[in-house]
Amino acid sequence: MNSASYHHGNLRQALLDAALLLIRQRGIEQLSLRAIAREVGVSQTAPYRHFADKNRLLVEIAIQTFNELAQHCQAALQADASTPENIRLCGLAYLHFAIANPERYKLTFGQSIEHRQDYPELMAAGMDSFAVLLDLVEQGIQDGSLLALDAQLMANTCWSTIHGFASLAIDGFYQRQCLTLSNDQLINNMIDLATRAICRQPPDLMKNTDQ
Amino acid sequence: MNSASYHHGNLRQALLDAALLLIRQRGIEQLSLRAIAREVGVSQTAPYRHFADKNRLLVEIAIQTFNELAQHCQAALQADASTPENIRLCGLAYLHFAIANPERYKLTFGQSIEHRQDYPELMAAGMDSFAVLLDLVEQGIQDGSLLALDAQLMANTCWSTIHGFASLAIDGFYQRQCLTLSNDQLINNMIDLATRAICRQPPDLMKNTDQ
DNA sequence: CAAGGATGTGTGCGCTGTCAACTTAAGGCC
DNA sequence: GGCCTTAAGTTGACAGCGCACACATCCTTG
Repeated sequence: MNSASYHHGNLRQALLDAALLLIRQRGIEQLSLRAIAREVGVSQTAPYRHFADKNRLLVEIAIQTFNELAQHCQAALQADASTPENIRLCGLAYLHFAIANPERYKLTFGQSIEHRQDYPELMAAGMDSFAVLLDLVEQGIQDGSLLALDAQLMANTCWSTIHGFASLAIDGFYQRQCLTLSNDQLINNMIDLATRAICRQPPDLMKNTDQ
Repeated sequence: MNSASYHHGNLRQALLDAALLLIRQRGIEQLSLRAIAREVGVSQTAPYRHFADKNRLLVEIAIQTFNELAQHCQAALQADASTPENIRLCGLAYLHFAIANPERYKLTFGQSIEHRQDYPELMAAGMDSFAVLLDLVEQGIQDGSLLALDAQLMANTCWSTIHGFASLAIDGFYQRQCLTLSNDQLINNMIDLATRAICRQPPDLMKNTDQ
């Protein structure tokens, strides 16, 4: 492979990598297709050989992010832990990932991607990562640790809480506090509350729960 | 006032109104300052007499939206209802507003506004609308209907759940279902679960809660 | 070794946010 | 009433953007 070849060799992945780099550096809002091409060192229209349009490139990154997120959450589970405890671990891992990769998280869940419904692979990747939580909830229903309600309902509630917190934190609604994971205590407490919503026998929370 | 006057008279508000109209019609992503000016019938730079830049105009809309949202939630409360019931009503009103005004909600909470931390009035408006919920939670702690935990923690948890659900629903993660309020039942159940997280004596949920 | 598809380039269009310089209208002061 | 400051709106321009089109170059396969 001659280094200054006309053909790049692996432009598709190089573009994705460059996009991730620029997103991390300057945020999604500032991301332009031309800047990505510039970063890689190709002409501004070269990306169109590999992605139908800018949106399609973002979709690709979102899919990868969904997969990584699911993997990250799955890896946090422990075989010998109770189901509620595993739900807690899953939520914690989710928040860690979101806060460690705020720009990617915003890209994946935010408005940067247009007409996300039109991309079945993207929706499927989202469902797949949601399935990690859904499986846990179904397991909890069966082993009796969770309420005997609709699994989708309970999983969605948990997901909403975690996603809502991640979004609010990332978008700066909690200013400085919470965004650093040094403040793990608050995140832990919130996740405890979230799981309390669906547990059959809610755990004692802190000292004064009195129930 | 001659009708075809050089000076508009109330251009500032006219621009805000036009912006809301265009947002409702074509979404935030498509909103351009020039289109707003075109809609009002002034030159493309006229808005700069009233707003420092596009971002500042969006901030203004977000502030108004925060205020309306808070007002909407406040109006849903009932003097003779229990605190948990009022929290439920508040969350319900919040979701109604969000789903009825998806584009404005996205604008207010999403990434369209850059550097929101740099606008103290915006942050204050956000805090003010959050205060509606926070007050309820503090009241619930005092009257003993809620857990004796940190009020900020519990209010944040509730807010995260509701905001998370609104975001996911608006961004299409639940596809058709849920987005129509004809499906009130699901929203109601979710809010019940969310309040269960912080209630001292969680209410019976549906038939099979068995506790 | 020729052909042809895949991959990358160059140029250009219409759109955007924003700026500087200009024009117009309105209101206060003598 | 005439003048002058100032707020409000206009004109024209610039750089950057996504994208479409025609063209150049290379690799592969027969």
